Amino acid sequence: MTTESRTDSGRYQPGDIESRWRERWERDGLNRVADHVEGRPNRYHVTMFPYPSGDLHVGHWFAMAPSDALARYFRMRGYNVLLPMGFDAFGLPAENAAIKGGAHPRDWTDANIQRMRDQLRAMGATFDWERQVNASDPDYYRWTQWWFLQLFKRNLAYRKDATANWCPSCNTTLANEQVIDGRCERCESEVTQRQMEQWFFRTTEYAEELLANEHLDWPEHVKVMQRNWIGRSEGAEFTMRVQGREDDPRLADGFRVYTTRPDTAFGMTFAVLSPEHALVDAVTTDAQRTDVTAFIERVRRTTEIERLSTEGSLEKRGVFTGSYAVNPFNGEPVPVFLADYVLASYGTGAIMAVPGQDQRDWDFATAYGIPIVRTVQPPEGWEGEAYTGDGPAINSRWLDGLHKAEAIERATSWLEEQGIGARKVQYRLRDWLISRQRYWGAPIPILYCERCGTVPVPEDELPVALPYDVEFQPTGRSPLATSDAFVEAVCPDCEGPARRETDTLDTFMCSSWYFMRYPDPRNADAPVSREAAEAWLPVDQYTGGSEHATMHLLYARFFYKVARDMGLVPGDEPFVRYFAQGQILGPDGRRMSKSRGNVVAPDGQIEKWGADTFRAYLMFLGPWDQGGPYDVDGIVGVYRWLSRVWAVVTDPPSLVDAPEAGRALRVEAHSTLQKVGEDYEAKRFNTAIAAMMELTNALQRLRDHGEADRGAWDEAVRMLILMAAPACPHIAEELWERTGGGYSVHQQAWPEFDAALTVPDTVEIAVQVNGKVRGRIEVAPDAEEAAARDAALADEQVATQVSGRQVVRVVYVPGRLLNFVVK
RNA sequence: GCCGGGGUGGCGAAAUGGCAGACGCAGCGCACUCAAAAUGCGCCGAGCGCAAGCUCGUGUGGGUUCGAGUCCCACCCCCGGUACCA
Repeated sequence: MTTESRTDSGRYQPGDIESRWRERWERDGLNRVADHVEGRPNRYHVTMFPYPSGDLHVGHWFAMAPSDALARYFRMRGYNVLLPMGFDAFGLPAENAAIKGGAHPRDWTDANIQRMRDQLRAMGATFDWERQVNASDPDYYRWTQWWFLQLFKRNLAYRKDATANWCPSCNTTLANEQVIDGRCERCESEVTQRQMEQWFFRTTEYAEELLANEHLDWPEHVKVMQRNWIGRSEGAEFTMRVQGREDDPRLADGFRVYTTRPDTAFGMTFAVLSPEHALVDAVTTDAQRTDVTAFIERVRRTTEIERLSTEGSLEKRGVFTGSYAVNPFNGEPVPVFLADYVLASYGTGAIMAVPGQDQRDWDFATAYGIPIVRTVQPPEGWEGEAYTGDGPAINSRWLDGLHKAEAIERATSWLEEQGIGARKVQYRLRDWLISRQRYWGAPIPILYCERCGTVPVPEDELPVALPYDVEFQPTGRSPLATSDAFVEAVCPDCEGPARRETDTLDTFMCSSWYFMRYPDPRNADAPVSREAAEAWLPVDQYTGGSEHATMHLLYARFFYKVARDMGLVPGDEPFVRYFAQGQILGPDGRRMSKSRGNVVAPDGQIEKWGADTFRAYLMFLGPWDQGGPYDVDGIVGVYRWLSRVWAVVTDPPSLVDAPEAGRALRVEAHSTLQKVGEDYEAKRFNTAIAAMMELTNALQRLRDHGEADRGAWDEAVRMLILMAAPACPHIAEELWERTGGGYSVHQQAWPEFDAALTVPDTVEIAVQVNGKVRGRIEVAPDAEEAAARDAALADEQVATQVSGRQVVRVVYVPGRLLNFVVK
């Protein structure tokens, strides 16, 4: 503050200052780690890279603007912070656009990336664009293919039959999203399931390690979701013979069932195979074949969610095969059914059904008139149906009277002694299907040689380039199969003719390792050098939507563990900390979409209010992890705040030397500084900005008062600008310069608060009688209970309420309240 | 269905088991203005009351506690994920 008189420096005009400072920061490379100070610790922040869908969306800003504020805050805290950005550029929308007759996916994607980069610049974020990655760039997907080869080499990639949604009319596979109520979104034909040979990664190999996530500094609910997704269960697997059918070679060994409750096996009254089970044909008798075939046809048109639902009746959701299997525990025959609620992908694809102890089995048995035998005693007065609790075993011969844990142990041991079964840990987690019958993805680097079979493409021949000219219109084959130039190849082993794999890799593969690429984005010899990996990995702070809680975040963890086993990266986990930001909705509270007409374009908001206001508003409108509707009317409040900041800084009151009078402002400034620091640290941007608003309002009151203590005023203004800098970088830079701070505010250290100045002289506390507030008193924050009690009883209201009654207890919480409990 | 999250004024929200509604939007009143905008000041959960004040109030129903938005039990509604949207 250099002037005593009130000069009018003009009103806050964000348009003038924002572009000027952005250009200067870019010119100076303020965001490039290489230019930062030596000797500072590195800190690596990553925000999930966007899919280049077209225009930048408010949702992108909601994810990225607070991320930038956080990175800036940690720079002020003395770290070299790397904050990169890239594009998850392979995927379905680009291909759909091409099929609908739009541009080629390559051109469409590149144009979108260019546009979104330009739009992102307006945020004033410190993304290091020199490290940008583009997953559809051959220099990137070459390494995505390299990863596939490494997993193949380590026996973590294999082929097996799997089903895919198939539209018989469009002649193409469909993503789940393209299936609406069992029909193709384009032509509305009924979608069926089609079996084809596809590539998988053995994620289940790492199930146990992925399950162990307790130690991660992640939101608890995300860790719980992952553990439930992996779904470890301990149980037993055993063989059931098919009565009278042992002469059929397919049934000579019977079939295997998996159960977590072998102790309830005496209550088995039927057995169920999944409709996709390999032995369905064998167990089906001629008399039942028509019904069974019709049932399987129906199941092929049902989604998995519908199949697993326990809602409604199970009638017509199963069919009798005509065969009987033998319960090995008591030698009794039980009918074998098919039912849609048994999935081929879990366990052995077959179960023993115990309706007394399983609700879905109960419902099924009721619908099909199958007997129900309880083998666990429900508690007294039990009125429910299936009972899954821990009661003593009944109707179970040698298990009777035993409780769950011991009964399971005995039953399992018995299976092992008999040589018909064994204990088995089972996961709900399935291996990762990575084959896609699509064009816009990285080709799977595999060759099929007539003589040598399945041959991996040699690493030095990568990338297997995606050809530009192919047929996108569905032909019933993968688009790459329509390009002879692509398909026809030479076997690297025998130099004979070979055909290339024509499926492409799931785009989740691109996003499973991109954060390993930013530290060393132009490396032509490895996805990342050991040196760059040591410098930056693992990621210190990862942010992105919680919709990725199970799939992307698990795939990335899987990849990182494989990378670790290969000696590529330090540590065991890719993301030390993870923050799940919420989703921003349209003003009507629904997800923004063009068809609903509720999309708010960031560009318009910036034009109207400036980037700082828009950034701060997104941080202010609610807790970051919650998201919520974007209210176009609310943003003016943040604009008014920044205008007030501008006004108090550029047009201060008369400054005099009056330290006594300045103490109140100093307490306000230091308390705010403490709170804002804690809030930034915890990503509570909404309350951080609210606190800065309060400090600004206090400054404004002093300004209207016409006079303030010079020392307190200058300190408060300086602190306010520094606190605002991470959230509102442009105005902070401008005001920092105008108040003589120099360049750049973004290279300043975060100020330290004085703890002695965060405590006010007196506080107002509530006085309650029997828990109801009857008065308020002004006391020192650390006042003794006796002093507080005296002050409270001096209050007329309180005295009236207490007099004539017996005080049985007094509860005193210093600085908060005093409660008289009276009779 | 299953897994996870959420429900507080007209609206977005705040609140280590301790004064519910900070901060902001909208609204109402006032000042400035020829007027409007902008800005500043005041009011702003509901009901009752001239007032002092009283009663009720955090999705619903119950419980624990001197004290519950917060902890426990049961339920209702909304959102995300559910393995080929990313």
